[in-house]
Amino acid sequence: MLSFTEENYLKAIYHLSEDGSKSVLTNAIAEVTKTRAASVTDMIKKLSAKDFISYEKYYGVKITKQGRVEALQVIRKHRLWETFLVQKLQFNWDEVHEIAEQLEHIQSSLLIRKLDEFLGYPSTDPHGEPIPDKHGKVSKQAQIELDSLAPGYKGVIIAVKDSDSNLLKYLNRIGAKPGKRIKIITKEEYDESLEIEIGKKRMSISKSVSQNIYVTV
Amino acid sequence: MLSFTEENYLKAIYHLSEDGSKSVLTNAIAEVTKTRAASVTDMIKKLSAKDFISYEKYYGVKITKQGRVEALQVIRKHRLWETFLVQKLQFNWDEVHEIAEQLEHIQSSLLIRKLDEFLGYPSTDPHGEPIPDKHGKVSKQAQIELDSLAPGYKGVIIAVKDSDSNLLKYLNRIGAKPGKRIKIITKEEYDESLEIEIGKKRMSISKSVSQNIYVTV
DNA sequence: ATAAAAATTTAGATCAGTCTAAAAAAAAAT
DNA sequence: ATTTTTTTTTAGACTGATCTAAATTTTTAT
Repeated sequence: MLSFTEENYLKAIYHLSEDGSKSVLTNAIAEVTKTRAASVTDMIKKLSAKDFISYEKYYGVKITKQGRVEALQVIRKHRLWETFLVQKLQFNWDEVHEIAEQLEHIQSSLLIRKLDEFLGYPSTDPHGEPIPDKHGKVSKQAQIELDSLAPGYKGVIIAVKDSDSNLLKYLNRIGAKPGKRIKIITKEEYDESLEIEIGKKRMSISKSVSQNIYVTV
Repeated sequence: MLSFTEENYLKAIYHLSEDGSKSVLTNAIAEVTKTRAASVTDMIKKLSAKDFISYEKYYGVKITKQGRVEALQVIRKHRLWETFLVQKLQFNWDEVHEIAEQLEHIQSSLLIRKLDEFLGYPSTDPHGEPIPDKHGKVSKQAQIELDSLAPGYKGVIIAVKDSDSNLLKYLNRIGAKPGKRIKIITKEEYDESLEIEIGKKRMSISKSVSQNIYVTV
């Protein structure tokens, strides 16, 4: 059984590794877990002793198969709870992240099975992110970061990153929700900001925003 | 903001004090929190420094007004979550206690408001216990412990204690649920066990069971 | 009323998770 | 190819929550 804290580190490592493939550096983990590098080193030792990650001193960590399964269970719980909060309790999609960060650590596999059933086995959360199944399988659509597309492209928003509640409030205000059609009009060279169209509205968004929007073309 | 652990101690003290009135001894707290007396003494100092309890060395603690309000918020959350688990997720009433012990510590007053609304503002939990309102007000029916009644009495079960999941499984099996009619046939002198009738079924229950059943007459 | 028993508190240790500061190693720059 | 900078690790300390063992206080029994 992993502790609350171990689960958080493992989840952070999983996300930073881009779904378990790439290896992750100590400082990067420290940044997203809001701790210091020294603390990360300690936790790395613990998680690698338990075989959730493999670790080469000074060269970062890689998540193991076991670690990936464990991380995906936490992510599954997070996304199911977010779905519950939005669909059943009428939360806005930009209000649920912090609460789901707590709920994701509740221990009961029966609870998650029943919650999944209650929600009608959703395949994505309110931000469009896929919900891993109970075995840790993720059915992922090809999702492209908006900032990597050139002017002229049209697509549909399929997901947004849910890490920052302020970003979500902003996306909500400009109408950038999963399912919406989006078109790139122009791209500024010097700061890579985009002029886009969502519905009938024209607007300009910075690169730090467009990086967090995923589309299909 | 209280920690998970502080909330648990405060809840334990509240319950042991029988709704905040009586004063509570160190060993009793140690027993229900499954810790040692020395640990309890430490926590008592912490909680009394924060003014949730008042403390006289060697003579136990009393909960303050502030402490009672805080404890009742945790109890409110516990009972709302139990109601959710049974009514919405189809859990049996004897399976929900441990999960609610975790859920009761989730921090978000908006969540609890919305959960309450979602459940239709229930007044009691699945075990018949009253759910305190957001101000900590408990609307309590006169509830009498079954073991204090004499043979011949008839009544209706209005609640059972939800602390022990094995007890609940047993009560479930013999049909002792809130709402059921119950009659005391005879009482054994030497062990205070009762012969009772629930529905059309006759059975004998020990004092340790009858203490946990509340009825109205 | 005093001795024995029980309960409570204190003292000191441990564990998990965190930190800062110093040391060591790797990467980047000259 | 050195030197400088950056990153990572180690060493040692702190906090919150826990423990055991010893000391203290209260309660109970004789």
